[in-house]
Amino acid sequence: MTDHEPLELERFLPYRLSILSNRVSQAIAREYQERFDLSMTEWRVIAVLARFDGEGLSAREVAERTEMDKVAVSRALARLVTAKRVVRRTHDGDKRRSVLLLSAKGWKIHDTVAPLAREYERALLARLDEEERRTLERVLDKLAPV
Amino acid sequence: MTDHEPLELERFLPYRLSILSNRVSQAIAREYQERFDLSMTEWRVIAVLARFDGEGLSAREVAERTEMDKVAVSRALARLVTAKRVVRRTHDGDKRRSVLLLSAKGWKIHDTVAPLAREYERALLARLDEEERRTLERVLDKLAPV
DNA sequence: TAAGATTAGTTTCATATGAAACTACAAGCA
DNA sequence: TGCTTGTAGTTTCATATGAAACTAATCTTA
Repeated sequence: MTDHEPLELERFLPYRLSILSNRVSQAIAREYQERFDLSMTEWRVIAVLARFDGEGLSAREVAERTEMDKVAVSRALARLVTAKRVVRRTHDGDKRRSVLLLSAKGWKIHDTVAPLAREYERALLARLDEEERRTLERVLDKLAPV
Repeated sequence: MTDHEPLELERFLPYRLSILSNRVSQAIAREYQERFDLSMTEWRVIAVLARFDGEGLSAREVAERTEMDKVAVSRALARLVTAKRVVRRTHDGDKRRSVLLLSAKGWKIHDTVAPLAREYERALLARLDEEERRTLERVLDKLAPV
């Protein structure tokens, strides 16, 4: 029989990252999905608009900062604007650009979901000791620029 | 102005995992997608069938070992069987169950893609020092049971 | 052993996704 | 100014996905 050197999927880093990432994301997403009928894309848009509050980001800037596809952002924004969670104006000097801001409704969602998310992250990290957390941080930074 | 405690998305562990995982998976997937018209799901099925060679896994077992949806596996198998990359028989004692084996074609793909995948992983891990690799290993195990 | 409960696998249906085409506007330049 | 090129954002289209319904076979138990 030939030597096929099978890949051990469950030890393979990209695979493990994929499984872990899906589980972790799903765990939080389920929560806000149910409570607010909010997709992950929409939540990320809200998070970024909250973070850069007052700057009136454009859709393109939101896409950059969320690392999401501009189509995905466009669709998420369409829903968020319809639900009056985000206010969309047009940029003064450039009529192509939109100017995006969270509405009171949007802020309310943010202020509910953000603590949930942080708490979930805290619980995850609590499984690690101080040194592991520091190293994880470093490792993620080193691996990031794929 | 109220204190909204915005979430720093780019420091948020679930988000970072998601971005990293997508990039890493995409990087390898692009390669076998182009060369073999093989989806990630299909590749995972092949990897598992190679790994448990000779055991004649059923579709359900493949789904378990890849942690994928049974629908996804069913569809991946349909394509793989059509392309004659996988041979599907029926289980002797249980006519519901399928018995799945890689064909010569399937093995050929495996034997090309597996080294590519391993090399990619190696290159990724080469960015880390020995201690970081050990810790990453441990951390992934600790975080896994979400 | 016949009826109901389970299991393996597929199909359907509704939604998610991304690439490419498109629309509207802006900028560069002859 | 008019023409070309570039950019912001949306729409279209083809494919991917997952939940739930479905089919066929097996198991359970009265």
